[in-house]
Amino acid sequence: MAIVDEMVCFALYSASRATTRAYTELLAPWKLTYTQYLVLVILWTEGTKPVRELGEMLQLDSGTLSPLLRRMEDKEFIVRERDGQDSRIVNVSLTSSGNALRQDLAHIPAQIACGTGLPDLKAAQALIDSLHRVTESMQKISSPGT
Amino acid sequence: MAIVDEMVCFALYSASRATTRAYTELLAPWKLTYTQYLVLVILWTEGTKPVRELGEMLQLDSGTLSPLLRRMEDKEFIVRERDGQDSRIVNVSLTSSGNALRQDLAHIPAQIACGTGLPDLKAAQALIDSLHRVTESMQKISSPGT
DNA sequence: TCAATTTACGTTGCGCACAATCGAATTGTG
DNA sequence: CACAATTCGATTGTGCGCAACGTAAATTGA
Repeated sequence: MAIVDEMVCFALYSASRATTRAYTELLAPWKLTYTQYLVLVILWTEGTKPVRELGEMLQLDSGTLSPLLRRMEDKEFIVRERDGQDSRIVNVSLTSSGNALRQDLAHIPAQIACGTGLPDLKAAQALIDSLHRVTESMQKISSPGT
Repeated sequence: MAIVDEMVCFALYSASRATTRAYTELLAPWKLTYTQYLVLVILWTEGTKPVRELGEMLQLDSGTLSPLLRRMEDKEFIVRERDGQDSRIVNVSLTSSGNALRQDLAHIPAQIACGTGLPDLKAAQALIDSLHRVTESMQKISSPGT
């Protein structure tokens, strides 16, 4: 047992990377990344969204999202259009290919749920709740001014 | 509550990034990154280590470690030396500046422990154990052949 | 002994993640 | 209305994280 294995931060870091790697493999046939998958999940559920709202939900800024969305647009899974009312806003929508992915990728949640090794939904929810508390608490100590 | 907030993977991803951001702020005065800090923790505890062992402990390959260690060497916190017995191996050691950081950064673990918002060591250990199980389980489903 | 394989590390290329900065559009205020 | 402040998104630059590939050294084994 190495010293880093006794640290909460390293446990988080390892688990997060292991999970991302699992998604990366499952998504490889579509050449999608984990973060791109998260964008698809939001758009499947909520429909067209402005970039700003995607950023709020995923806690990502335009420095990450702009090139990521450009790549998704290049693959023709989404389209970006300036808003008619407020042309600062860019609305992101699914194309028909992007919508079709919803069925193609429907097997993934179960694969990941199984991959976590968590015994049941109750255990999964307990972990999620615990992680949400850590996230919230951590966000308070970094840049407390914002 | 957005759809992504119901996913274990996103809870992990968020908590990990929030924690990394907290470290980044604490480490900013020394221009160290979170991953560089992890290398220091290992070297403080275990002394000189070959690159391969650092990689095993942190689950990072040479594609990540080589440039990271080069930057740490540029800042004169570590030195890299080819092994005398087996010249494929590169041994990583702390410089006196690197050793001095141990005292300078001694306040960080308590700051982070506090920042997690976890009530006590027992809760922290329970979370670590839970995350280790997830990591191990996830590693099994990705590249099961290796 | 020496050719084939394995090991250790480095490099390249790509995609985030994030800070900093910019330009354009909108909003708020006098 | 004019103009300052704010909002939104894109761009630039740095540092991981990781796959793929390359090189040199060590080990294996016929």
